[in-house]
Amino acid sequence: MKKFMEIMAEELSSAFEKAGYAPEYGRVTVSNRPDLCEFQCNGAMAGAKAYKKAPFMIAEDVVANLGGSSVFSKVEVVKPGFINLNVKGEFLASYLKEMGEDPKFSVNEAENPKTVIIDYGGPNVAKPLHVGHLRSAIIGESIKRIGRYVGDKVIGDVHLGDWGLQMGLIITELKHRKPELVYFDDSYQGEYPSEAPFTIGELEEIYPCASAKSKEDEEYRNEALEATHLLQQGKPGYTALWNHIMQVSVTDLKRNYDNLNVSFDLWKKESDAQPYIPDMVQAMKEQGYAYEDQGALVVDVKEETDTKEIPPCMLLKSDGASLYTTTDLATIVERMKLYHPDEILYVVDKRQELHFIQVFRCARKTGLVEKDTKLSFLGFGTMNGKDGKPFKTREGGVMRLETLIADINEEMYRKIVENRSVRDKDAEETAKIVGLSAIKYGDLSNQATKDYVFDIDRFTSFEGNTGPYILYTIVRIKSILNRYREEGGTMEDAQLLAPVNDSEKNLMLELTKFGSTVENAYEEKAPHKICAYIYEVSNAFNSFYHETRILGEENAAQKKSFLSLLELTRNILETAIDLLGFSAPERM
RNA sequence: GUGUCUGUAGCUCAGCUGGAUAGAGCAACGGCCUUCUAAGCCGUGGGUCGGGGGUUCGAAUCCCUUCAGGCACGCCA
Repeated sequence: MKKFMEIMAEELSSAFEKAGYAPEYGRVTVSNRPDLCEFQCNGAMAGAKAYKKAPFMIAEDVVANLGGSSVFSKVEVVKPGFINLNVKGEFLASYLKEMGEDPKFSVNEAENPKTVIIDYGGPNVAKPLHVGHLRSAIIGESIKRIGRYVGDKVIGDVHLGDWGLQMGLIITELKHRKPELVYFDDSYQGEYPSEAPFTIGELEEIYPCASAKSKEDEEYRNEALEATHLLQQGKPGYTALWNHIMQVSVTDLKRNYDNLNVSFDLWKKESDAQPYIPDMVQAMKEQGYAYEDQGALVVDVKEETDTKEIPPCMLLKSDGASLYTTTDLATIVERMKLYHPDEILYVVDKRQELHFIQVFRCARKTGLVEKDTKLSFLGFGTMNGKDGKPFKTREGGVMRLETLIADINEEMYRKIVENRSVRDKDAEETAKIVGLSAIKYGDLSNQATKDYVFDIDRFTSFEGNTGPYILYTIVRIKSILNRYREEGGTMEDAQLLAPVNDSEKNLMLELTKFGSTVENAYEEKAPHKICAYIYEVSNAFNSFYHETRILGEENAAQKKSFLSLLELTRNILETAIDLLGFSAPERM
């Protein structure tokens, strides 16, 4: 269905045309002076130069051709050449009625759905998730949901890091600690045990220990590098260990992502790209793209227009082992083969931008992707603490994601029982739901590409522009609707009527913007626009709520009209927060 | 050093495909609960949009320059 703003623009465009001007000038925008009007058209000023005519006169010509509109209740030409517009309440109500019946609330599904792979999450196995993984998961999940809502075929891939040096480090440390394990016996021929020789807890302790050692002890580091390479070549004992590591940590990762309400369609990993590496490297050599430089195999990715030197893309290290770049390229090969995506979107820390520039250029240059395959990079900023520096624990260490979530939930629980006499077991469940909204909204309401300050106190607050405030608003609406039903009310013959006061009209006007907001948020990969939108809808609702007695309304038709507006508001808000990746409780 | 991003109210952030008086929230102050959740609503104060040039009828928004900060810059991921 058409967007509300499009309908208005059509009215204006045809008036421009009738008056002898180009219809493109008929663009309508939300008024930036709500005290003067609801919408405005600045086309007369834009066209003044082209027609060498005073904007005011153009505007008057246009308005003269706008007569008898069923859309506008007020059309006014002001000062230099603004066309100020107000819409008719009846028209607004009928639009919203149609919108409420549209399963997508006026979002138009893509005519030619694209297949988009979103690469997000990106945790390394054997390392616990920490706050650094939060943004990728939250932002990626939201964009995935928005993409699906507008009709694209979106595939989320967690893309585990399981093929790099960290694996060699773990194997090496295990070898030092438990040299007697059969995995290290090169003459061993039998089956390897099915039980892992470590728990997730041990695994999490082993990595940082090994990582620290490798920084001090060169011999140890070389051992780890060697182990990495042997693993990549498929040494049986190491492969068996790798399997254990994978099993133990993937179980743990899934549990953690579940808690975040984040899910992946694919649990692919770097190692899945391994089978594609030899052929890919071979082809790049044969085609003359790859050459040896300082012992390593590289592909030049410089371009004429570069303002600075872009280092070559490294395919193989001088010891022959593959790296991050190698598996990323081979993963592109794999994805093209298996899914033929129109776009691959990486939701990754923005500090990795240069790496992806290299990978994208190399993939394009060597023909790994087709010409019209989009490779895009959404680099997100750092999550900082209140001090403006990267978020750390009080002790200065890396904060585990589990710890962070537990802290938030605890804080939320405290606030909930403090404020309301909710039964205890409900309160705990509610705290989790509200806590998640606090984290996600806190993150998503900021522009993804910028750094942001993660402030638990602010995010868990029920006041202001926060997740809990949005949920509170939804709960309020639900509460009224529930009460109405408990009192035996039905929505039979309910009809949305023209607004009775300014706050109702304002709410209705806000609701019309849903479709364009969602579509724009997807185009710009900017979930924060949805946050800003639902915040405005919530504000508009709360004002309306205060000014209008809903259940106390005596006129039955009017009461049902209010209630259907509430239903639409609730549906839109709940749809929107679902796109952000969280949900609302029944009460709080 | 080179490149790149950021700089808007005391704090945290919107606005940046140029338009009328730069918006929110928090914090401060003042009102509003015998009525649907006051976790709310209404209001007040608070800004040389880092600085300086330029383009334009019009600039937070575009261009140049300058200052300050973050980040990246070949065998980690």
